[in-house]
Amino acid sequence: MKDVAAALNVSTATVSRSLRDDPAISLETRRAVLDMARSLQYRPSAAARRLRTRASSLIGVVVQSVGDGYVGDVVLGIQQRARDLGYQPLLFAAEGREDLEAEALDVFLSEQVTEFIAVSPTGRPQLLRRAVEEGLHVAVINWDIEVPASLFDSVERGRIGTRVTNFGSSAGIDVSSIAFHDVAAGMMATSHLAGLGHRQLVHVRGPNVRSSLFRLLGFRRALETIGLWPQPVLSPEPHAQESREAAVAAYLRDTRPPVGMVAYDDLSAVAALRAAHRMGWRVPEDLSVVGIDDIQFAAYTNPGLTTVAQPKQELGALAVDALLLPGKADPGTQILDGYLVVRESTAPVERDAGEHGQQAADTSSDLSSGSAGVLSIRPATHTGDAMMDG
Amino acid sequence: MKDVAAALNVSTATVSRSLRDDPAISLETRRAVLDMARSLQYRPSAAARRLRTRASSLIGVVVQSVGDGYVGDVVLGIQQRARDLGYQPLLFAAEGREDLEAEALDVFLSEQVTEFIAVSPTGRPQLLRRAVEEGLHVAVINWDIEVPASLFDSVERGRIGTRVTNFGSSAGIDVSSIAFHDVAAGMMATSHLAGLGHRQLVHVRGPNVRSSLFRLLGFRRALETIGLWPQPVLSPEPHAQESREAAVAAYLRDTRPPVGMVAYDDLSAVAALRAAHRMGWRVPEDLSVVGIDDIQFAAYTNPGLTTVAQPKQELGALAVDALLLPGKADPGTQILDGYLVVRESTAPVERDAGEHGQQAADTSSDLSSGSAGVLSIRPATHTGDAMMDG
DNA sequence: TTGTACGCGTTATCAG
DNA sequence: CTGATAACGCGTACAA
Repeated sequence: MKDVAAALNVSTATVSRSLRDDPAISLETRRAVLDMARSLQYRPSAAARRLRTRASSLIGVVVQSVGDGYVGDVVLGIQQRARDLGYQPLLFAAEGREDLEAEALDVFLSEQVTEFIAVSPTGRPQLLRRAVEEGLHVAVINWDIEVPASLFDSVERGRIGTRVTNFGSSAGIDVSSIAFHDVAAGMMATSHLAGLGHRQLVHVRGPNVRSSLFRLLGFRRALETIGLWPQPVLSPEPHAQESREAAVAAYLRDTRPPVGMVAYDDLSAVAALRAAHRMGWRVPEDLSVVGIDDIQFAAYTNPGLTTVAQPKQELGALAVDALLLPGKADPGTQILDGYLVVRESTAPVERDAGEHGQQAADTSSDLSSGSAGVLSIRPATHTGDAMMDG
Repeated sequence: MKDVAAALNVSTATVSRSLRDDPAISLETRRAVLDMARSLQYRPSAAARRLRTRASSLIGVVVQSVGDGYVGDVVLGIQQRARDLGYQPLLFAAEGREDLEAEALDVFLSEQVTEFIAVSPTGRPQLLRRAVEEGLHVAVINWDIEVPASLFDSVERGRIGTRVTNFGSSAGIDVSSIAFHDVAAGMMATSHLAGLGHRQLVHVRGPNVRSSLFRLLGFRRALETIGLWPQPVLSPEPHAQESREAAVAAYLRDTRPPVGMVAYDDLSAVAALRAAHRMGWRVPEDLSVVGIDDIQFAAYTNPGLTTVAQPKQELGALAVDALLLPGKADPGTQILDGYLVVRESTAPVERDAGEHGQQAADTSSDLSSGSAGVLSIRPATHTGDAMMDG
């Protein structure tokens, strides 16, 4: 800056003002300064600016893990929006450990971070509480607060009280909360299946957290609307992929097609896909599966997964807006709707599907071992061409 | 710092020295300072320190995208190692755009970043060249330099010259290069298949970049060793998942089982899985598929994908070491071996598999449409129990 | 072993 | 509209 000033015979103050678009500066000097700065390869020192202004144009972002395919898109949305507003995200992966969350906060404070976004933080409110105490502006995306198991029971079996539907949001702390509309997502998934003609539906439950509760609630709501409630709800171990697969397999063993399944999330849906294959159920002919989230891999499963997508980038962008553009109607908590992405794991139920399906359900135990079933698992030669017509 | 000094009746210089473990300080004063600092909630100002020392304890990290499941693990490795050494990664997702890569560099420079890691950057060397010109220490992880298509031809059809095997590394720029051993990975995948009894092998090629070339080379090398070269190589459109699926489907249509397939990467392998299913080939009975990379989703495919894993976290950690611990034998470029992860997509070839397989190959066109093939795609009732014995 | 004093590059205040 | 100057919090050369 000194060099620029010297080269133009002005003071560094003038340079500083020009660079920052101070209104009290003549157009010509500003232009001259800007040109000179460029030609001198001037690069502002973030450190000096920060020291002086006590603010850093850095947005601290805590995530559980980078690159689980969901977080990635949210972070991308954050980065893009932040970039537009002259900010830069400072990312910290806390791996779900509270000690690392605390450390992240320390780092941010040392870096003079003033804006703070937590993406799907751990259930307890300590992190966010401390953050606001330290004077940060904070926004939470999809805060998956832990929820007592009893609430699941009331949603599943009892009547639905308002205390259930109001649960969650910002828990009394002064933070902006941006969340996916889990209830609506559950309803969309369910309605899609119902619209396809499914009358026998099942839900695969997730862990004891808010999003899981709400998705189950959506499942129930949609079914009540069309008079199909109650329907079975599977409750595998939380976060255990094998348990999910086993739960679905066990259910299919005692059931006749066609079935429409709403999975807690895409990962659960993937487990269901595997279970179906193992049990000899065809997807989507015997079993239609809908996931929720639209993780990147949902397009690559076999068959491609129909799912209710989260507007992941938008969630990130809105969190940035909530922090940096407080004028922009900041209602404390914003709920974003998802949208259905139809791929190949759902299809209309066929009239006669029940017959064929029953065979499958009766006979299937484990197709992947042994060779006795080898021949019949594929079409016989003479049916090969005919299939194209069907 | 002033507060701490005042509370102890010492100078700020003493405090500063104590905090930074300056040897010229008495043990008791240091301890007193440390205690007081803690009880006063002292937090160092990164900005001031940075301004003074002109270095930032920040590691600039450019990636193509956060959260594609591969990058995530690498970044995790970087963060963990960096944390041990008192550094903090500053992540920038460049989306493969060179303008954003340039911007990332500007941000880093403004932030007084001195250490720079590029994870799978775009092919051209401009970014890295500029970075070293600006005086940064730079390390590259898996630099996928673009490679002329002609080299692929020589590997595939001609003799292998040394110019092929030496290609790549740091391209004359003064950077530390950390890379996955793609040749060895290709060989491991191929040998695994050969060891399972496969004699009919095929490779699905990747885009025109170093890693792709090397994996193909590994495929050839392994086969030459056991006298099975040449074998077919499929060349779908780069980065086009549908094209990969189509290429594999077309190949399977004209081929008889059993086939052992080495895919360029896990995503290609997933495409192969879908193609196989569409064509009525069973995996792994008719078709064994090996991927490379071990992306997070490889464990969830149906069937689970056998693959050669990259030591992703280690790649990240080593890049940090190369930058921060120059004493630690920095040989310019380090090559890390992968390891085979056997899941369900590969199996020993069965003696009689050829017979059955032929049926499949002849008749399969599209099992997912029509209902004529419905019955036969699953085992008939009477074989259901027997299967468990096989 | 400790204290004094300066400067890192900016921005904000005050004066002109 | 512009200039002079102080201060942000820290590290370090120099002095004690």
